[in-house]
Amino acid sequence: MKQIIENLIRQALKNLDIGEVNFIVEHPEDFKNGDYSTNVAMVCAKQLKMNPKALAEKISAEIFSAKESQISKIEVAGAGFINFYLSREFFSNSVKEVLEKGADYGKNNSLTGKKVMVEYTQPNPFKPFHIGHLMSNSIGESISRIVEFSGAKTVRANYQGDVGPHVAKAIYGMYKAGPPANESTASVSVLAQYIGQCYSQGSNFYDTDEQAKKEIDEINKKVYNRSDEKINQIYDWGRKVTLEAFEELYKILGTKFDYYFFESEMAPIGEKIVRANIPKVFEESDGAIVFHAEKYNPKLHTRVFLTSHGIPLYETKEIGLTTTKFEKENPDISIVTTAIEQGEYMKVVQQAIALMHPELESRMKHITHGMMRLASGKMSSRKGNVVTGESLLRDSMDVVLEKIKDREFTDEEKKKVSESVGVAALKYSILRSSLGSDIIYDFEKSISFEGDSGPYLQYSAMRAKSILAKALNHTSFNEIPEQVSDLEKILYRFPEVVAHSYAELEPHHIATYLTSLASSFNSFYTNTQILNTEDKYSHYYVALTKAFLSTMQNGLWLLGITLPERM
RNA sequence: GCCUUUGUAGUUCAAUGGAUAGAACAGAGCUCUUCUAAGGCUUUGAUGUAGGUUCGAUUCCUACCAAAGGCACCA
Repeated sequence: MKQIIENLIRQALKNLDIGEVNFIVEHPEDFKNGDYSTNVAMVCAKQLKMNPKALAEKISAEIFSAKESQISKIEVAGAGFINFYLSREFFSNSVKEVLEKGADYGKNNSLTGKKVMVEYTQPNPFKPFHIGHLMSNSIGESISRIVEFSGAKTVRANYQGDVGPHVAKAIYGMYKAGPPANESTASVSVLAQYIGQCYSQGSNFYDTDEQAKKEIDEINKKVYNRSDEKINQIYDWGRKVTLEAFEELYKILGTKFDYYFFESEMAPIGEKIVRANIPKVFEESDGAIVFHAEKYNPKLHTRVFLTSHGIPLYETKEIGLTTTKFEKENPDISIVTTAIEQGEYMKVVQQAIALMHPELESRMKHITHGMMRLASGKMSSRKGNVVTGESLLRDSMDVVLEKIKDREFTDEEKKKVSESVGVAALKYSILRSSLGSDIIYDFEKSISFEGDSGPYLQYSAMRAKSILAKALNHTSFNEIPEQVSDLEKILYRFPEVVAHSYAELEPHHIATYLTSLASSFNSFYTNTQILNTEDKYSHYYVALTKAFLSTMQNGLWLLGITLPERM
């Protein structure tokens, strides 16, 4: 529709002998200013030195003569806006379209035939799954799905640090703490928690105890060259347990990865590449191998790739990783999602890669998100532990469980509902804001589940669902009310929102849209008795409800949120 | 010091250079003998500061102030 209007405007300009101009067509904030509006007259008026309002009248008259039945009214308003009002026919057709397309409604083919690899989550074995991982996972999963809706084949990748000082610290901590209680019966989640605590203790020792520091450095070397049988055993066990615990979380979160990359595998690959590019790209400095990125871009800085002892650093592993990705899958676009802390160094790494492979430069995209901070400085979870991503998730699910404890659901149903709603609450609070800034997470607010929240979206979909369950014989509609509802005026915009979200790689546009969609449905729901056999429009209302539910489901899917059976 | 990101109601967030800056929460007041009140309706309240570009700036530019992150062997 937007394109139809743009074409109408271009044709009108041509007829009036006005040259090419950059105008925009957008949705006015307020429905009373029409469904679409354009600033074309104001832009042209500047170039032609004419009164914008008079010009707007001229252009709109020209457009009006060529308009089609989908547009009912064209009006000049304000400083020279031309507002388009769509016809009743357009809206009822769009409801039909939503119903016909079903799960495909909102898709576009801007990336058809392309392959996009998205890397996200990146937790480290032996360390807890913290809040940053939760953010990266929610964002990366949503980006993956938005890309998929744009027609691309999505390849999901995870990158995990299975070697390095943090592993040695955890192993040292495990030596000190002794084996976990009930090792044979405890769940992987509990065992992973034990390992996480050992890591944090080992880390404390490392910072405060000289002797421990030496021992940990020693363990680190032994982990690398696998020279100590005892350490190998602990390492293999710990790696397996934490990875399994992560996998449990991915299942709850709704992520299924196609690739798991490990730092231990990427290090040698990266090291080989770095060494092969001395001195073309990398140089020696104080015994270390560094890259002087500021030579190519004054805003970048020098970073060390190999230490003076010849040990590959994160930068080198990243080079190995990127190269491997392109070798294995050769994606058209490679997207990496990480926290903002990685932003600067990633630019340096990409600059180095661009020197070696100029053709890859435009295909690498790095999305950074802010950090999640907890409101009111509460750093311990409801059970008194340090707040991790996992504890946040489980607390959120517990709150839902508490809320539905009096419902007549079976225990199995309650568990499912609490997972779905708990995850929705958390994901929505991450995905509702744009990626740049830090997120202040207020646990109490996010679990109130009112207003601007994931459960609000689920709840309104639930209401639609329960109506539809009772409306089996409403299959088609003949009578259509003359008055167009706000719900219809929002419904048809979904595909535009998806496209916009992809263009900016910003999932929050979807979240914002769904909230206004849900809000207009809830108003409609309150003001209209949908199932009323006396009302000749009832069939249309049911169709509208169906279209709403279908759109909401597609939108929630894009956010990585599921719909529970009941709530 | 240099670089990056971010400053919008009391709070948490929106707003491809456009119209009266939208929501939600909190505050004040309504609303279930009707399809799920985790809902709906009414109401109070905001663009860090100072300049500049523009018919028009929350948005672009400059300076300043404030917050977060990065800047040589952590990831």
